[in-house]
Amino acid sequence: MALTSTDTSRYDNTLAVIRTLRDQGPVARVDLGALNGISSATVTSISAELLQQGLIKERPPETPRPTGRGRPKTLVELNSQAACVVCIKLSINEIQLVVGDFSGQVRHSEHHAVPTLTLSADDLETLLKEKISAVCAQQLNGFQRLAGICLAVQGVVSSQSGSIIWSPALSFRNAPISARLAERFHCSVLLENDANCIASVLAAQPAYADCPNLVVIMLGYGIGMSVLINGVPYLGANGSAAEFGHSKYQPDGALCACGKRGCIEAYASDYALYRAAADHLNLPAGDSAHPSEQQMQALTQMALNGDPAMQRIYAEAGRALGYGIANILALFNPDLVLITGSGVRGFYAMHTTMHSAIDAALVAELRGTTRIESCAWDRDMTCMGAIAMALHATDGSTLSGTD
Amino acid sequence: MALTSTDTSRYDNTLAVIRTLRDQGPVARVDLGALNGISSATVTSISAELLQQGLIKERPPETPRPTGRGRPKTLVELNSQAACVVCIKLSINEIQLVVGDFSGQVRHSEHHAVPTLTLSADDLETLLKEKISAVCAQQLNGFQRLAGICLAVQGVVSSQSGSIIWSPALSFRNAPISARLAERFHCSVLLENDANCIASVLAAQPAYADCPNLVVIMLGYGIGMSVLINGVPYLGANGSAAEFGHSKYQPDGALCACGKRGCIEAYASDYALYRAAADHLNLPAGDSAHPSEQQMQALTQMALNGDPAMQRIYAEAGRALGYGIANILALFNPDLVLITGSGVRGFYAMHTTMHSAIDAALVAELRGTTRIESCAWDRDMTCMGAIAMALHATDGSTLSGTD
DNA sequence: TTTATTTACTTTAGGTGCTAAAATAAATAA
DNA sequence: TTATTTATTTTAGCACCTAAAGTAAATAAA
Repeated sequence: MALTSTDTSRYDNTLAVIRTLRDQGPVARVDLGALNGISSATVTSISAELLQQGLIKERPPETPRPTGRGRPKTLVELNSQAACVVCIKLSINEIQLVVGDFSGQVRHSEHHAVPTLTLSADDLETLLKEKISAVCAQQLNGFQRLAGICLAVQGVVSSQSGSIIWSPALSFRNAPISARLAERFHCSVLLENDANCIASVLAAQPAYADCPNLVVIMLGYGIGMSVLINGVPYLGANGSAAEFGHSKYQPDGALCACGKRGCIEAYASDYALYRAAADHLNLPAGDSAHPSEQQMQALTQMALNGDPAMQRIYAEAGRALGYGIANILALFNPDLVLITGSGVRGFYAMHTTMHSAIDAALVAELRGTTRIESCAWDRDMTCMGAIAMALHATDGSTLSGTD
Repeated sequence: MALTSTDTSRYDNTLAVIRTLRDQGPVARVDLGALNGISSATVTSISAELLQQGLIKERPPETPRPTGRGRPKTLVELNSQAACVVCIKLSINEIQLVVGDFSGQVRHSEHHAVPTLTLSADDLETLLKEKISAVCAQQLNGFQRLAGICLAVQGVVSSQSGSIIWSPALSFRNAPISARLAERFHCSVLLENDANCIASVLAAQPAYADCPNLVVIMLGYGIGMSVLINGVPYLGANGSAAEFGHSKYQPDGALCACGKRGCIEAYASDYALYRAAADHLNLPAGDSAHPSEQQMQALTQMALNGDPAMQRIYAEAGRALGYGIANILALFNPDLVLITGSGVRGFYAMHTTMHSAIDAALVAELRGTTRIESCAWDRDMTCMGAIAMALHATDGSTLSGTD
C-alpha cells in the first residue's frame, strides 16, 4: 500500500476482516473487532474503505428485529459479485470446472470426460484455455473481476514454479501450465495438489478445529496425502512432499504404478486391490489397470459378503496402510490422521488389520494421542477447497485492485 | 512493552538487532539497518535504548583505522556479561554442563559420569539442581542475570509442557522437569531434543544457509532426527515427531530397543551393529548392549580392513538407512539430509548400499534434488545448539528485564 | 594548510495506524 | 417522556517508522 511503510498492520487487519466475513457470513463491526482482536474504531475505518471499494456491503436491517436492547447491529457482508475464481480439478479421464464467488460460494459446476492420458502438454493447455474461456463467457456476467484460477491436480506439482511435475492422470511430465494460463487470462493462477485442497476444506470444519497438525490420506486410484502444519499445507523443497503412497511397506515388495516396488500404493490403492483380486478370483473382464467405481464396489461387496480371499486381500491392504501410518505417526506426530477418498468404501474391511499393524509397529509413547479416523468421501470437496485456496491467495490482489 | 500496543515492530526490530549482533559480532549502525531492512534512524534509536539497558556497548575505534574515506563506522556489540545461560546435555551415563554468555560464546564446560539409567525422576531432579547450583556458584560472577536453562535430552520430550516423555538414557517416563528447575532457579527452562539442538547449529552454518528445509539424522547408540521446516524445528502434536529411528524398514524385522520390530534403529544404530557383529564374529567380552566408542571403532576398523562379515553387516545397515531416508524424501522432500552423530564413523561402509536403496525405492521425480551428505561429528555441538536456542528463547525476557 | 568530498550517525518533521475515550445514534424499558 | 443499553463514529493522542536535513569525523585534493 503506502510506498514507504513497513508496517503491514492495516493490510493484515483488512485481510482478517475479509476472511472473517467469508468464514462467518454477515457480521457486525463490533464482532469483527472482537473476533480479530482489533478495536471497533479500526473496524469502522477498514469497513469504510472496503465499502468504498465495493468489496463489502451493509446488509439491510432484519425484520423482525433481533431481540435485546440497545442500538441494533448493522451487519456487513462480502459483496459476492466483487470477484470470482475458476477452479479446475484434473483427474484421470475427467476434468471438473467450478466457478466460485467472492464469498466462497459455488456458482457453477460442470464435468467433462476427457482422455487425459492421451493428451500432450500442448493439448492440455489448449483444452484448459478452451474450457475456461467457455465458462468465463457463460458464467462471469456481473462479476467485477476474475481474481484467479486454481488448478487442482492429482500427483506432484510445484506450486512455486507453477509446473505439474508428475501426475498419474497425464503421460507427460514437467509442464509449466500456470504461466500459460496466467498469460491468457491475466490473473493469478494457483497450482495445487488435490489432496491439499481437500485437507484445507476438512481443516476448516469445526470438528477438526483443534487439529492444527492434520494429515489427510486419500485412497483412490492412487494414494495421496496432505500434511497441514499449523493449518498450512507442507510442500517441501520442490512440491513432492507428503507422497505417502510411495513411502515403503516392504523393500522389494509388490510392483507400484511408479515403477518401483513395495510402495503402500502397491497394496492399498484401487488398482492394487483389483490386481490382487484378479490374481485370485474370477472377475468379469474390463480395464483392470483402471478399475471403475462399479468394479471396485463389487470387490468391497465381495468382502462384505464374507468372501475369504477378498477379505484377505483387504486385510493385507490394511496392514500395509497401518505400517505406512505408523511411519506417519513416528515422523509427523499429527493431532489427527483422516482417511478419505473414494477408496474409503473398503475401509471397513481394512481397519482391523490397519490398527493391529500400527500397534505392532509403535510403542505407546510414539503412537501418541493421534486420532485416526475415516471420513465420508465427497467428490466435490476438491473444488470447494480449490475455491477457498484461490480466494485466499488472491485476496491481496483484490484489495489493491490489481492482478 | 506499552500496554495498549498491538504493534510489535519496535520489539521485533530490537530482537533482530540483538540477533544480528549475536550472529555477526560487532556491526555498525548503518549495517544493522541494511541487514534488517530498517532505517538507520531507527537503529540509532534502538541502540540508544540497548546501550542504556547495558545490553550492548560501543567498541572503541580500531587502530590502525580501516581504509577508506568518510566518517569511520562505530561498531556496537553485545555486552557478553548482560546475561548467561546454563545448558545441560543428558545422555546415557553422562551429563555435560555448559555456560554460555549473552553473545553466545561458551564460557565453561564440564562432564560428569552419572549412572543415568539407575536414577529415579526425583534423583535426576536433585542431581540437576545440585550440578546447576554448583556451576552457578563458580561460574556466574560478573553476569547481570541468569537468563535461562536449557536441557538437551536424547529421546522424546515435550517442550511445551516441559516433560521428558521417553529417553533411552532414563528408566522412568513422563517427568515434568522444566517446572521444577524453573521454580528453583527463577528463570525460564527450555527442554529440547538433542537432535534439534544439533540441527539448529548446523542450519546456522553458511554452507547450509540455502536449506530452509533441513533433515538431520543422528547416528549413535540410538538413531535420532530433527526436521527443520523453514528453519524451525518441527515438533508435532506432542513432541514425538521426527522419530526416524523408529520408522520401519521391515515389518517383523530385527528387534529394536523400543521393544518393537523392524525399526531402522534395529539395523543401523551402534547397539544393532554390535549385536549383529557379536552374532557372527568372535568379539572380546564387554557390555554388548551399550558398546563403547572403542568397541564401535574396532568394528569399523574391521570393515575397513576388509572383513567380509563385518562389511555385510554395515551394508545391511546402509540398506535399512537408505530405505528409511527414501521415506523421508517421499514424505518431507527436504533441501538437504545431513547424517551425523558418533555413528558417522562407519558411514563410509554404509553409504554405497544406502544410495542404492534410495535409488531402488524412489523414482527420480520423488527422489527430487535433495542433497544427502554426511557431516563430521563434534560432541560439543549439542550444547552449542542448546546455548543458541536458550538465548533465542530468552531474548524477550532479557529485553523487558523480567523472567 | 585549507577546502571539498565522503561516509556515519543524529535530529527533525511528518505520516500511518492503532487505541481509549467521548460523542452520537438507535433501539428498548421504565 | 426519560433512562438505559448497545453500536458505531469521531476525536485526541500515542508509538513507531522513514525521509530528509543537520552534524560529525574521516580522507583527498587544491
